[in-house]
Amino acid sequence: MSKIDFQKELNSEQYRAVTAPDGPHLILAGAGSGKTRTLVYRVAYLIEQGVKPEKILLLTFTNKAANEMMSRVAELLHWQDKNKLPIWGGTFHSIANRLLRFYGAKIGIQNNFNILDEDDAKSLLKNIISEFFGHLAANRRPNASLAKELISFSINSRISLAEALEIKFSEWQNFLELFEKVAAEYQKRKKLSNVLDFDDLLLYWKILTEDSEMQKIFDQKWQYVLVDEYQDTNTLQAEIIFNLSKNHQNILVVGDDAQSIYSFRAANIQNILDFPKVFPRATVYKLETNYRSTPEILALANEIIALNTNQFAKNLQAILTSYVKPELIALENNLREAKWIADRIEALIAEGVPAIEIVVLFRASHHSQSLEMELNRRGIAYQMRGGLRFFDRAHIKDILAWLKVLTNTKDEVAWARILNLYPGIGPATAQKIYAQVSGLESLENIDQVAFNLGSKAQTSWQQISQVMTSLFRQQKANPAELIRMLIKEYQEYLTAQYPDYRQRSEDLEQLAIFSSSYQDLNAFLSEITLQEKFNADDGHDQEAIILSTIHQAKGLEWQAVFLMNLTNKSLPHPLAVSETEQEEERRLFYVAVTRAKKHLYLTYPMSQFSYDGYKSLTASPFVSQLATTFLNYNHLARSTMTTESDDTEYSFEDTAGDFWEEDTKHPRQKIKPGDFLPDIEDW
DNA sequence: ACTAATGTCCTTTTT
DNA sequence: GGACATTAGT
Repeated sequence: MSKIDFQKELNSEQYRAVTAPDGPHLILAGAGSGKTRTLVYRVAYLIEQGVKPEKILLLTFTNKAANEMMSRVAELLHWQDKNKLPIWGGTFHSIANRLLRFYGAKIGIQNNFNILDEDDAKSLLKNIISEFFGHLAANRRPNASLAKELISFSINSRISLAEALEIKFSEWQNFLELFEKVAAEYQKRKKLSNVLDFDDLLLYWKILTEDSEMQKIFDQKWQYVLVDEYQDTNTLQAEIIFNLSKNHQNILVVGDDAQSIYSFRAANIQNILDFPKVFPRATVYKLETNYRSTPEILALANEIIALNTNQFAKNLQAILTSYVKPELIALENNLREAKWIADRIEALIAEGVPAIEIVVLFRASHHSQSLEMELNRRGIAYQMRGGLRFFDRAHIKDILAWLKVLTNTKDEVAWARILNLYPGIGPATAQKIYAQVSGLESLENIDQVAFNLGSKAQTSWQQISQVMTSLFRQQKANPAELIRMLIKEYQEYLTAQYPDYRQRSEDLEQLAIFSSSYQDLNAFLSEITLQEKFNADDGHDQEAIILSTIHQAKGLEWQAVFLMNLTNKSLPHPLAVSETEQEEERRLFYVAVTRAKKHLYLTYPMSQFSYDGYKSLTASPFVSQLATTFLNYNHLARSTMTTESDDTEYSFEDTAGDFWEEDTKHPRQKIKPGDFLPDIEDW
């Protein structure tokens, strides 16, 4: 095995962290400071020091990140087979899933449990809420999302439901007892259904670590624990980490408090701040050299984050040089914003920037709508990240529900989903059927089960039970074969139900293809629920630009970044009202800006048409608070207000003062029309 | 008890 | 513009 020259391949900050001796370590890594590189080299270093790869646990924010890191480590070490580096790597949830399938029996969990995703959890909760809040008119009851958020927050933050209610939804405080009943019933129904939700995966892992016998097993299993994106872990996860490493103390965490953007998922910034208290022997390292962005981009980023009060002091330095400032462009409305971005994208591609190196970022997934239309119109290929996951789409879930029942006969949510697809069966009938079939030991003779049903429902049930029986007989087949069988059954419903059934049919075929790499149905089902994203052509399509939510862009970088729809109505999000929430929104802005290597464009529309009428917009306060020193400001407006028509004439004018908080200390730079703007005639 | 038609409310980020 | 509740009809 050839040795790695750590000293040569790392800077001194990174080198110290990578070659640190055993013991607890905290690495505070600024944006673009080679955080991933440091982690990768640390793992390689440990292995070179003789640590067996299977003794290393690498917890990352996405499974993709873990896979990428592991293959980079394999490459560094000249490992023959990239896929076989036997490090334990993945998200907290996916590792928990693997453990609980194996050790769950110790704490009463059957190894064929199904995983409830967010949607499934909500539909179960919805039923429970209508039972306990039945005395309230339906539109006065708390909705399922609220209840789910409440319960999740209390579990992940390790606080009581009462405290969680006070913090998150104080307006519901009078209903505490009802919420407690709902939470208890939810727990009970999950148990009866033999399902775990995302929170349960963590919670039961935590409970496993408290078992003294398991404690020994875990201490043996992993001698080194590494955690990436530590600023976005929650209290429950921090406790798991603590239990896993309190005996050997070989815990290394990496993070950046300035990039903490998941508090809505109970991420607790205090975890990273308190790490040295929890592990008193901890050494702290700081990575403060930014290798990613031009000094202009970094200056802007530093200026943005400096406006937050609650943070570690940082001094992020650039090493690259450049003379190009990021640009801020105001467009008349969202359609023109989309056109401007599309023009600029075409120009960048013409200049030789690879499409895959271009990203458009936005706060909420639906913000991309007008841009998507424009890109489609021009035939510019794009990949969408964020928003609805492939596996969350209704038709995909309909097919998967059958497979879930096949692996776990008791899954209430999956049964309800299947039953409600058929004519004559509504909620009441579905309940009745579930009550019977959930008691069955096996699906083998399910077609013998008879009910007293209406004639439509009767026919439907016969159909369902026949499909179930044939599924059961084929259950050893490859998941792909089962899925193709179900697609045939589902086709009629699909065609009748959805105008875009052709697209959806293709999705289902994609699902079948994807599943063919799995032999084990349980593994297939849990992995797709825990996989952050699935994109059929993810990574293959070099010709496509990327559209992404800011959250999904975390940890990534591109040559050119567009940050669109930076309006007063979208950043900060109007629902983020408290000071801490506002600061998190500003960190989101910071994360977005620091994704850019070379080109950065901030755009916002000054007006928007939508279903609730015409809205006049201004720049995001986060933008207008900035001194303009680091930005080129351009205000592209129409000279006269008229209705939509493409032959209207436009003029460029610098009327920034109308929208800008006057800042006499930092006079704005004048930009000549045409300096970099698209040809207005073409509009 | 189910279904289709009509009315009303909300509108974020995701393992 | 879409999810969800209510209402009226089968």
